[in-house]
Amino acid sequence: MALNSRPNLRQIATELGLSVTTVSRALKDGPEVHPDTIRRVKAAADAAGYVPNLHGRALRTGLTRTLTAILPMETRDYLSDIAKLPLIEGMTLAAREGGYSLSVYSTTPEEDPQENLARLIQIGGADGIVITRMVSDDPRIPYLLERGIPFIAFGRTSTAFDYAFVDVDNEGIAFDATRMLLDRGCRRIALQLLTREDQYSAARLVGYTKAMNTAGQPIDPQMIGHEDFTMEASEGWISRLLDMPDPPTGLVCANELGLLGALGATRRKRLVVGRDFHIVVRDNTHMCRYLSVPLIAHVVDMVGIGRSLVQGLIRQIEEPNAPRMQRVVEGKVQQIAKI
Amino acid sequence: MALNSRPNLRQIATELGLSVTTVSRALKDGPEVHPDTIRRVKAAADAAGYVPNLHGRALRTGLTRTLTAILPMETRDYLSDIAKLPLIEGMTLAAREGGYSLSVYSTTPEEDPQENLARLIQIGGADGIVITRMVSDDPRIPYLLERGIPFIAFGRTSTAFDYAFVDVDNEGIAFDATRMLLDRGCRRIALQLLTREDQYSAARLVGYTKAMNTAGQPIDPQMIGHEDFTMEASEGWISRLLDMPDPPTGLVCANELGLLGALGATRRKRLVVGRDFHIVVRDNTHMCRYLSVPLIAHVVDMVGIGRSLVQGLIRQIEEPNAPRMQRVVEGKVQQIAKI
DNA sequence: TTTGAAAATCGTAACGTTACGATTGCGAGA
DNA sequence: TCTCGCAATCGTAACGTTACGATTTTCAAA
Repeated sequence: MALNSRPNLRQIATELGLSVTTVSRALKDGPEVHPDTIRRVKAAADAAGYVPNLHGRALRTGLTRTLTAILPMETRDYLSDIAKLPLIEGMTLAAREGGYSLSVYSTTPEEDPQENLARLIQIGGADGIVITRMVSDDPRIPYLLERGIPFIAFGRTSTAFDYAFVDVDNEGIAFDATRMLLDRGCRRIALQLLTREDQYSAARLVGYTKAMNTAGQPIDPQMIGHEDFTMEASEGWISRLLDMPDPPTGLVCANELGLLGALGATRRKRLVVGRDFHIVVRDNTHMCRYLSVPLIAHVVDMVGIGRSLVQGLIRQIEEPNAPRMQRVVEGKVQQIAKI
Repeated sequence: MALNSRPNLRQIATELGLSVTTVSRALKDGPEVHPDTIRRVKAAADAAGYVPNLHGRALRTGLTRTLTAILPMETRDYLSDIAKLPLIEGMTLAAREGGYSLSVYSTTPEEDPQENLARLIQIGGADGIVITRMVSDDPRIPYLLERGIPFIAFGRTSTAFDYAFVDVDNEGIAFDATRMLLDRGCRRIALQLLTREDQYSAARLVGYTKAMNTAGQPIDPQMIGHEDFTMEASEGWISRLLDMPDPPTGLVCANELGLLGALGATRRKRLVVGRDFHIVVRDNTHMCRYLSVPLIAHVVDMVGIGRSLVQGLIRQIEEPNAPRMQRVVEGKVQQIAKI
């Protein structure tokens, strides 16, 4: 119905007695078109409700003005994914500002990321791609570079390739977090790392180590947990640490499961969080505040990161020779007031 | 590079000494093509890594095999959005199963939903649309119906239009929730409703009223809060209720902010949740379990709803004359064990 | 008035696909 | 041998856009 009667360039052209070419050029302010003509064309296009057909344009130019963000969903625990929502928001905003539309392609962690990528590109669905959840020595980077496909990564990898990325300053955050605990008088500090996030873990370990060194505190490997913690595993791990003869009095969590494990373990030991035991947790935008314990949180501006990612990607698409965005975003570590 | 040398139908056709037409038909198992030819063509296409070009096809057929879900993001409180993640997961899975790809279009609540819709469709970006966060008498429904655009809604509205939807049985859930509280001995039960979710609120109020009636309990309008609660507002509201001469001993929350407000208010009153005061909360998949209070939660299978939405939409696209999906999904109300 | 160059506009082809009608090849029946 | 019918394949056009070269118009200078 109304769908079929969608105006195209030819209709506007015949209506105005112009050629399709001129109309096309007028609509993008082509310098070869007379200013008056441009005005006439634009008025007619507006009146007719003309919107350029994505597929006609894409077929001709090879460009779709669409970006795709590939977001693996953490199906076993959606709460871990909550940081993706502000990320999506930031990406959407920046895409719209740049005249692109953003499509979110959610995958399960089990799928082969390589294969998804290949399909996505071949099908001609996007001008550029945002990839996330980088692993060290990520195979997607050489894959995309080889093919000359514009992309930007959320997270660095240990490879030497020159590619665009935005990353969180995990080392700095871990340093600040550890320092904060040291300043509160903690000497023995536990550090929770996830094997599934090895490249982040490495950075965090560096920050932690530096902070401990500046305070002259030795690093005890027993204080460093490095596995894919469930909540139960976190609780077990911290309980064991608290049973040691010289237990920790502070913890730097990797995620909210670590926090909840710590809350369980300290409750059983009748330790008061904020007095006997201090916890630094990743900010989950809201959840931390819901718990009635004083916590220290590190906050990262995820909306800003989303924006940066898309801005960097658009720049790379539109100016392929410009230097690639390589941005490290700092976080803030701060006390959260209890409710 | 490799992007440009992407194989197309013509390349495969010349390679095999066939016409483009025959290759095209062979690839979709056209009955007019000789079985041997089909085999040959498919082998060659596989070998060449052929993937049909989305835009060429879309331009010719008007179909993109892409679905778009429009998800307003709750920028002031991402935690409210967490239910969207399993929804996205379910939609993605069902889309992939049906041979479609799903694009998530996130909007801010302030934007004009109508305008977004129009652009989205005109641009030719999708074969069908999932709309969410319905308001009563939602203008998008006649808009889409008029234009013959396939869509499905997450949520019913009060209109008499015949359109596809999947909805949660809010009335049933509210009934079960209220009954559960009555069974625990609550007589005065507070009900939290959100003005921003009027169409859900109405259903909940009906369920609540029915349950109270079956127990012979009068409905006290003072027990029904109806505004867009922040956490602070929730806490204030419940505190005031608890200050009344005949305070409530149970609460049916609209969202987790209500829960947190109730936790704050009861703590100040030194009431023990689970003994002096009972709370029914929407399941947030994980968060409820993190709180060390016994709660009652109603759970809804969001992944399943996502699947249903997309399945219903695909059916409508592919069989326009089939009856439209109109599905009401029941929830379960259950006690959550404390950690 | 003529000329030349610049300004404005036009026509055609192509992107990759599919729909549709035309064409070829082949075997069976007359 | 001829013809009919069917199976298999082909050629052309079209979807809406843009790039590119060709063409027309305009206007100032000679």
